[in-house]
Amino acid sequence: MLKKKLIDTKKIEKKPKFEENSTGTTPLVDNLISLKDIIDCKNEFKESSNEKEWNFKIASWNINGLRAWIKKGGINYLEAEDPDIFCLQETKYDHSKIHELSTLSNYRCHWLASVRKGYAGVGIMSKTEPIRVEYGISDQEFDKEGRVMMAEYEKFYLINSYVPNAGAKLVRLNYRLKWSEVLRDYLNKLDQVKPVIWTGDLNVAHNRIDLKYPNSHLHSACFTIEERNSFSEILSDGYFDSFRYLYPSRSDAYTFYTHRKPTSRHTNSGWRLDYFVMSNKLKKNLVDHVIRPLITGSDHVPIVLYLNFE
Amino acid sequence: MLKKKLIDTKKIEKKPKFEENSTGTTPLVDNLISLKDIIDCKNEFKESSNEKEWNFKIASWNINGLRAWIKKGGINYLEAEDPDIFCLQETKYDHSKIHELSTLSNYRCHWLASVRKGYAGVGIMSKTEPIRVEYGISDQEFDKEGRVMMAEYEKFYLINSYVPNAGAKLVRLNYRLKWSEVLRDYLNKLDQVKPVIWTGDLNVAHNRIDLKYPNSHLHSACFTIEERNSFSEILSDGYFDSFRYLYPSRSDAYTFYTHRKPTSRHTNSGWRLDYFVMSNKLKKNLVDHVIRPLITGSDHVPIVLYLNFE
DNA sequence: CTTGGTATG
DNA sequence: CATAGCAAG
Repeated sequence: MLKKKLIDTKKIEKKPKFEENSTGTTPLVDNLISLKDIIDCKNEFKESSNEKEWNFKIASWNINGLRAWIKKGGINYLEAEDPDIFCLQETKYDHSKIHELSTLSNYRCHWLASVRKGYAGVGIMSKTEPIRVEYGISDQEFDKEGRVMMAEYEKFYLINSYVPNAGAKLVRLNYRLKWSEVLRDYLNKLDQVKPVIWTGDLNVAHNRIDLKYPNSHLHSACFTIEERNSFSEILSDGYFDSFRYLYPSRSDAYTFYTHRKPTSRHTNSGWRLDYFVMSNKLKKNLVDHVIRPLITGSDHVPIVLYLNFE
Repeated sequence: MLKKKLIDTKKIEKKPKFEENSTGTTPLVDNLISLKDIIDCKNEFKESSNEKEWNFKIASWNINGLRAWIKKGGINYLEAEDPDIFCLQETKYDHSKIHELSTLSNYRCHWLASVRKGYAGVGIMSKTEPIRVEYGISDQEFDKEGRVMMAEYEKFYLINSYVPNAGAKLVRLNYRLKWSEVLRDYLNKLDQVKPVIWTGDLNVAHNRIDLKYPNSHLHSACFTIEERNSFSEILSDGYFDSFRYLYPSRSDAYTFYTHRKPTSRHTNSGWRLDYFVMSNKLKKNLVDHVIRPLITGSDHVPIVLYLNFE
């Protein structure tokens, strides 16, 4: 369970969120709870009491711009979380720029950028070099925006994706649905060889329980029936949503809080848009799925998958 | 003379420049000296001892973006300076936006925007409504960029201008010289009726004394011989540079410090680009010309003209 | 509201 | 380095 430190909150709330503290490190959280406290706790929402030990951890985060994320202390989170693999989406990464992640010598970094600068982009950092890295899905139409990359490991394929947003007035709904179909084929092809872990910002809240105000968003991007069905169909091919599998009735568990309503975090008006989707045959390896709603630095929050491979 | 307050400077230097102080007002200065101290002093560089009383004050400032300037507390400066007329350049003002200057009920505001959004733009705020306001100089070629406006008062015409920058590699030197010729005709036409006060960011350092490193900038925008001669010729039509008239040998008096070299203010590596040019017949009304190098909030600093009209 | 890239100074 | 506006989310 999270424990709040007893400090003068009024003073702290006036400080800039990421101001250096006395130790010279940036907490990347609301300052009321230390980063260590957050990482140490397994899951605030623990219902299932899965007592299996984990020995492999994957984290995923839509960081909403690599440069801003680093400035806000993102690396402190990464070092505290210390996952075996870290998947990033929306890096908006421009390959012409050197960045500080290369100095984290315990991670091997692989990046995929959009043709268009400052847009989309994904990355995978892992402690052990993957067997193979694949950029895009060999589709001329859908590989321009740097939205999917795959890293092969011994026991699974890891697919890191930033699914296209259907956009204001759903102008890109059709594009997004076609994109998902292509990705679906890609996943299924891989799954025939080795089980897959599909993670990232999937830009869909699957069911009513996955967003605060379902009724207001029946026709909004990320909650149209088309997007939800598309996701259901992919799952029906032999995968499962690891968070919902572990916590079937857990409401108020979100991974995204819009910046456009500044109160969205405070009122917990969020959406669950980020997932670890796994091949059914990996069920035996699943230990836990944790959401880190207290971590700041992006409009999304990190999600963490705890696995056991013996 | 400016007096420094004895406060712990180390602590203060770490603060953001425009953080609210305990009184809830924003100082808009380095925090070492209060705004009031700065305004109260007439001129740090006082050489001529002109003991005439002043009864009319005009301030001018290239504010480098109205929105940012307001956010940084520009209105605090304006209220402390309390000029009869305030001329602004580079407002980058978009008329579609309401702004807080309208709430200063003791000033009548008149604005001229560029056709192109977020570019150039000038404004005149005055305590008494001008007899007449003229926008632009009735020249099709040169009136698109919102660089000149005139306000007529009882004793003078006030011309507020933001002279075009000759640009990197002097790409716009020719445009700028033609522009100046058109303005020259405009000034002379007005001067036949009533004396003029021509102020603003004139984007020229007239002589070697008017910038820190003349030798390095013999071919830079604002110090080419063409721009300097152009300014000399306008003056020769019957005007004078009020600061240089009062302080003929004063060096190190600048009104612009580039943001590109963050040390430029600290090392006083500046340029004098902002002027009050007056018709010769107004010499008898001139009391003082003050530069406010300690005021922050823009890459330019305010200049203030003290006049006497009996 | 926030991101990054842009043009301009 | 710092401004505004842009497109996107």
